[in-house]
Amino acid sequence: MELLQLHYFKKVAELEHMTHAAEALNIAQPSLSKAISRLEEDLGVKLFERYNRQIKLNENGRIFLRRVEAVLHELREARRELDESNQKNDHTIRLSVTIPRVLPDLISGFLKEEPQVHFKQYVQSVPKMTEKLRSGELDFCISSVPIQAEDIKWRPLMTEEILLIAPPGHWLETKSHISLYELRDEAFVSMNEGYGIRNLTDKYCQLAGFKPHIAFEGDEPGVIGELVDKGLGIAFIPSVSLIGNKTAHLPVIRLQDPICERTIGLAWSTRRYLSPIAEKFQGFLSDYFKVLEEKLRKTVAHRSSET
DNA sequence: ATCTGTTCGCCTCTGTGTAA
DNA sequence: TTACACAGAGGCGAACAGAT
Repeated sequence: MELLQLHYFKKVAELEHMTHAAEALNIAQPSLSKAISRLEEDLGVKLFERYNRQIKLNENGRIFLRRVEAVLHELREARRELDESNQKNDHTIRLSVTIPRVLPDLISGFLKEEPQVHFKQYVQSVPKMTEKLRSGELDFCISSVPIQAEDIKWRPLMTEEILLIAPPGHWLETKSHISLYELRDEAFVSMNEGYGIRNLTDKYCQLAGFKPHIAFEGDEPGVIGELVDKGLGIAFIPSVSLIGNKTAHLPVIRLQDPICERTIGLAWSTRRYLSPIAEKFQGFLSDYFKVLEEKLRKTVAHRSSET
């Protein structure tokens, strides 16, 4: 069995079309047909069902494909590891985050220690993140939603409080704490459904016994504070949103019954080789978020006591 | 007529065994 | 270690069969 045959098989399995696969592989179609036949002969089983002019991957083919993908993945990782140990890589860390607000401080902090590192940041949905972690297109994801999938490890980095902001002059302005249920008749400004923070706060409201009345929803976290400021409604915000000055003048109220929190975590693929620099970044993240968690706790205590 | 997969015949290249 | 013969895989174009 040849490595080349495995590459050919993978392409045919993907496209389920001999001619298209041959074009993609830049070889003549009969060569590909023969290579697949030889592979099947070698394995002693058919990997494809032939119906008239179509070929379809059969159960044997699906089983074999899973193994072939794992083998080819291992080989790619082996090459990466060798390149790394021979200093051929450019120290790139590919990162996706659901909380971009922390990025400038986080990255500049790490670059002070490791100036040769190059970061690539991507904005992605959690399902896309999972897919890209698995394929090796991403090294890490920092997400506020646990990523649970085979071969993916998700480790909590920090837990932060979810708070309430209200327009100046709102009756909540004088409160430092409020029970969630007392907000049942309020109008909310919120992120669209599907965003982690929205799903989480909907769940908390449901636990408190009501469905929030959403007066405005959007997909731009940066404008939530401004909309609240204009009096469109109140809004749930994670503590980390207190970083920056867009909400600096707005009353901040802490929630109770239940206490609302969310956990930020780091996800990576356990099947992939982590370069020494990536491992160092992992350690840096743990320390960074430990410090940030403490800083946010103090900021929340200070801001809520101002009301 | 066109499209698609297989088979055939041929050439080239590579790996392996053997002799010098 | 080198040179040579051989087998087998990979490549191609041509031809074929069968479906649309």
